[in-house]
Amino acid sequence: MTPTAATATAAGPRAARTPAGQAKDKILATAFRLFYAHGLRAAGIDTIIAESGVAKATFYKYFPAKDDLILAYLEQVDGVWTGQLHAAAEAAGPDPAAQLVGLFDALSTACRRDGYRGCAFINAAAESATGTRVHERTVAHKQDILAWIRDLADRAGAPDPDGLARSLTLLLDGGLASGVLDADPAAAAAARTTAGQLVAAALSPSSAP
Amino acid sequence: MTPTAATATAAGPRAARTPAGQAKDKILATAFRLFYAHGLRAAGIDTIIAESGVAKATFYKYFPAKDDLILAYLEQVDGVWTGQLHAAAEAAGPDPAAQLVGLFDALSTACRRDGYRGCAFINAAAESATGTRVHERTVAHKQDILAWIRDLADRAGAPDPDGLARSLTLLLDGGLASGVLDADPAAAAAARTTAGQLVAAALSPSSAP
DNA sequence: ACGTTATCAGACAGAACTGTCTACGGCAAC
DNA sequence: GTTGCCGTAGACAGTTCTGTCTGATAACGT
Repeated sequence: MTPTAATATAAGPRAARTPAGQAKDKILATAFRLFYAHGLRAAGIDTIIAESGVAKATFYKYFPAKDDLILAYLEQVDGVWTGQLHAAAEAAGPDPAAQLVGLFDALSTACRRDGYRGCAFINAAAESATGTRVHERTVAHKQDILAWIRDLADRAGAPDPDGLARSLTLLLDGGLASGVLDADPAAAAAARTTAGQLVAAALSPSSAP
Repeated sequence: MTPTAATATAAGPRAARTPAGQAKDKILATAFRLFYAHGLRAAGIDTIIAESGVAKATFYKYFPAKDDLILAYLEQVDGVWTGQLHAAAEAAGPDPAAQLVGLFDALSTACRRDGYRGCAFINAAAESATGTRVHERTVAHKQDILAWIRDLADRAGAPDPDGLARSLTLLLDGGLASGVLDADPAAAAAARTTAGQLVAAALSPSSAP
């Protein structure tokens, strides 16, 4: 019954203990990095746990299954990316028409970042079957973005806000999707330019006969 | 040493034997279906072998590693999809400008197909690390498409064929990428309409000051 | 008829992955 | 000080995955 029990395998008690409550954050940060860099399936639980520096039991306390971690990851991505889009739009000034074009700056910025690998949601959807929670979360994200852009188009006075929003999201998704192939800033720039054309054409008087 | 050795486990000889030389085709057909439907990692070798109805040894004779099968799959996808794009373009008549718009009919047709799950190449790239053979093959495919569209734009007399081709491929990739989320024919139709706008704008006299 | 070639059947190895469980140590509130 | 709570360490089980190997069997060319 002595502390130095016989069966104990060395029992090294030193471990940079994670402060209470921070374990979850560390796990999420690591998951964000590994899921995005390698994909949902390629990033194994064991690796995430090891690189997080937390114990396995701690991990499973917060995320009972890998799917729960993936969902939390997508939630985080949604917050970050939506924030970047809104910020880019607002940086273009108060005019909704200008914001419709300005939001494409978020794409340029993103594809210049190191380790850029396209849209986390599209990548996630490519790895998840239709109908799963992961897939549904991705669809919901894209619908949110579409609704937001549609609202901007509406406030910009576009005669067909749905159509304009659809065109712009296609362009945005195209830019994001091609990001998984090569992070070409020229593609992002082209997307912005094209968006400018489309917005101008949609708002020009001649488009309303 | 007798033929009816003791250790032999029953040795059931009946099996719908695949005619010589057709095993490879059967494997490829099954791989096409499973890789596209479930993703590269989710589709396991064992499942592909079982559904192909071939023996494991036969499989590994033709495809020494899973990567080889994936590459063959991508090769096949490239042939099919490129063929559909060309066919759709040619169906629009001999005018290159019309072909630039008409090729988007391939997108509409594709997303109406049962089990449509977006672009096999984008999905594959989402699951493969940068620099791998699979990833490189995807990049090459997209470059081929871009070059073909650029050529059409050139022959259509666009003042900036590179820019127009870039815009159109963004649109096409956007339509394909959103296909992994939901196979919405409206998105494909919008892509075609938008392409029409862009082509018209690029070729109108006013665009050349 | 005979030999070569292609295929089938499935056991097996070795690794990786997800998830469970036990045992123990520090920290803070009471 | 004692009592919980939160954390660490890591063994373990059960599955799945890729890839290898053996041996038997059908088809085909000569």
